[in-house]
Amino acid sequence: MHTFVFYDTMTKRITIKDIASELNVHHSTVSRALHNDPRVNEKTRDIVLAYAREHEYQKNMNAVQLRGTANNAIALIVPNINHSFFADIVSQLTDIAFQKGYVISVFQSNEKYEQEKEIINTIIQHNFAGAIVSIAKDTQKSDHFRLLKKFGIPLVFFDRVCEDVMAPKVIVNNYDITVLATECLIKKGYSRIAHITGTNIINVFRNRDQGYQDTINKFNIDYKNSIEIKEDFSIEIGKEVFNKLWNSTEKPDAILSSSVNLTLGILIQAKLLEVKIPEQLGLITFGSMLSSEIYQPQMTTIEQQETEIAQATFELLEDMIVNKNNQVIIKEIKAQLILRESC
Amino acid sequence: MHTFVFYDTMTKRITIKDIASELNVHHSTVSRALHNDPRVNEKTRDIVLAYAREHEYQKNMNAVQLRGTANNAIALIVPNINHSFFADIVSQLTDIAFQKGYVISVFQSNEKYEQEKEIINTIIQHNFAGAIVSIAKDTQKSDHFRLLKKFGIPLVFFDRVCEDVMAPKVIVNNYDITVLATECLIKKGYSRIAHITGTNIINVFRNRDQGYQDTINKFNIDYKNSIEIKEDFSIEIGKEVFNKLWNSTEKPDAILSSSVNLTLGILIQAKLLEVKIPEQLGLITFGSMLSSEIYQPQMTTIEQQETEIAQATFELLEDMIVNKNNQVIIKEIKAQLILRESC
DNA sequence: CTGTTAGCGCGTTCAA
DNA sequence: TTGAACGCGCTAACAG
Repeated sequence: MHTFVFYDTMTKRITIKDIASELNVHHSTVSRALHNDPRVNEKTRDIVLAYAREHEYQKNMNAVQLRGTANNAIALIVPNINHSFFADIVSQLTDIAFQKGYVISVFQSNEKYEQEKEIINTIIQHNFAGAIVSIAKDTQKSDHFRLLKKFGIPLVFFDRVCEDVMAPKVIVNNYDITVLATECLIKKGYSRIAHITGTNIINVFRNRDQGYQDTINKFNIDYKNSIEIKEDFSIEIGKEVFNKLWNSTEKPDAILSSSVNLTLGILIQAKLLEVKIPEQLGLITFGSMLSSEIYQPQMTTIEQQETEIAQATFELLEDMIVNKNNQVIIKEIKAQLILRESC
Repeated sequence: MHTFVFYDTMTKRITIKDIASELNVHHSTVSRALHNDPRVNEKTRDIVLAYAREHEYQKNMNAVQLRGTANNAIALIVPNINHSFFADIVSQLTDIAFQKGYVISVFQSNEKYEQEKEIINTIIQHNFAGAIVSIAKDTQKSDHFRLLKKFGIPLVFFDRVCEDVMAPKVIVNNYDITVLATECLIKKGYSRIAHITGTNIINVFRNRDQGYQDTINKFNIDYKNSIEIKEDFSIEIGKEVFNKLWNSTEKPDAILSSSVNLTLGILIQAKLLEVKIPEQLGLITFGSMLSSEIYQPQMTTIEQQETEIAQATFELLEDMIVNKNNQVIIKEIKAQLILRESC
């Protein structure tokens, strides 16, 4: 660990008034010049701009926003930044927003309602121009989202939505795609299909489970086994669940998994116990396995269209911010079942 | 796509003045009451607090910040949010900061200097309390970071640092760990070791390559092959590089890879061409393979300590913000070589 | 074309 | 214990 002395070169922040008094004009003239207002003399404008550039003037957005003129900051709340699905969305949204002149602040609820609520307060206090939210597993109340609306802050949900809040939503066709995946397993001859998924509180997991249950019923299959994971989806939990399933008298012959992490845990244990995939166990997982090609066998996956989700979400929010559009539009993005070798 | 009409319940934002006039006190009394200032009558304070709570008063941080009183927003710039190393850091920093009452805005430079520069301007304009940066591959100039200092905004670098800027830095012992990894390969009998890494502009990759080169020289080995990837590290590029290497007359018998993505590409091609690992090809990669246990064989990895990096980085920044500490402290976090089966 | 004035919401001075 | 007044930096309305 090295230590130097740090020479702080900071000088007082330069304002339009400083520029004005230096150039013997009024600060409103400076403001106009900086905005390329046509009503200002070309010469003075050039002088102002030159001076501003030379002294590295930067406008104070706090003042601008206080006046209520403009605000280009958007808040984004996700349960976890480092889960691949959300990491992708965050990355893409950040890019889209930046291109259009917005700045995105990312918040992480850690799947906790309390934290989500605190974040919403922060968003209100900082006067964000809008909020994009995918809710925590924990979240059953919606009072905090109503607060957001009360303060006139546009809100769009994506993926995990709060259904009793009237706000635009971008969702995935979880029911349909799970029906498709379950049917796919059945048609391949599997008859003891287990479904490992998340809490029924969240629309995403509820819809998936409904799709699974309905399909099992439709085909008059005896074995029906929904396993609801309350903890964070992790490789460890995936291992545990697999062990429990495999040691039970009611062994499944196929698993439909809601999370890449869980699937990885399953794969590890299956390999350890020399369970053959897809012969002894069929497997389909939600989420793209970064390197499906490497796994033996290659995984059949249900891929969510992150790019489309991010795009649609941003468009809805921007429409609300710019055009004050208050329609509650619900867009459905279609996930895709990519058949590979694991079933 | 469904559409509803949206009933906007927004009301005018309530301010301390509103509360004041409603309760027939002065707004400065309200301000004091909300801050639990002991100089305000207990009764009036309770009335004010009750009213504020009931009407869901939220303070306007723009006004607070404009006055220069406080600011709890920290900016974080990373090249890519969705690369696992950075996703982890972002996630952890966000948590640490939130716990301590700060809010983190995440920005993505997309490895572009120009974008990084624009982001810095945004940070200055929004008066962030501090900035945490890992620089873009592109970044060779440091004028924008000097600007940050000029405006008195505390700055801490982590991992990829700008070496000619006097600011605290948290770095990884890239040189030492690469020496160790290269020696490890040599001692296992590999004699034609290729090094696939990033641009020499960045300290991280320069130090790694120096460690590699020095070790090869030290052991008087003929074969020396540093491959500098200019593009984004992707699976595709990994495949290409492997193919080029394997088709050359000067085939390597081991590869040291700077990125998980590149390594995945290598693994895919190696499997396709039935190249045996570790017999025909030894492999060590930087970064943790989420599921090292699944790959055949399990990968030997160089793991960076994301938790320690995030922790140290935040502490340095907080020290600057809170204590106005201006020492240039450089902390080194030690990466670890985790031996598995791939070499 | 430019200057004057006012006010966004807040916290802090000074005065009562 | 409370009130009055000021100013943070900026933009917009109005006046000249």
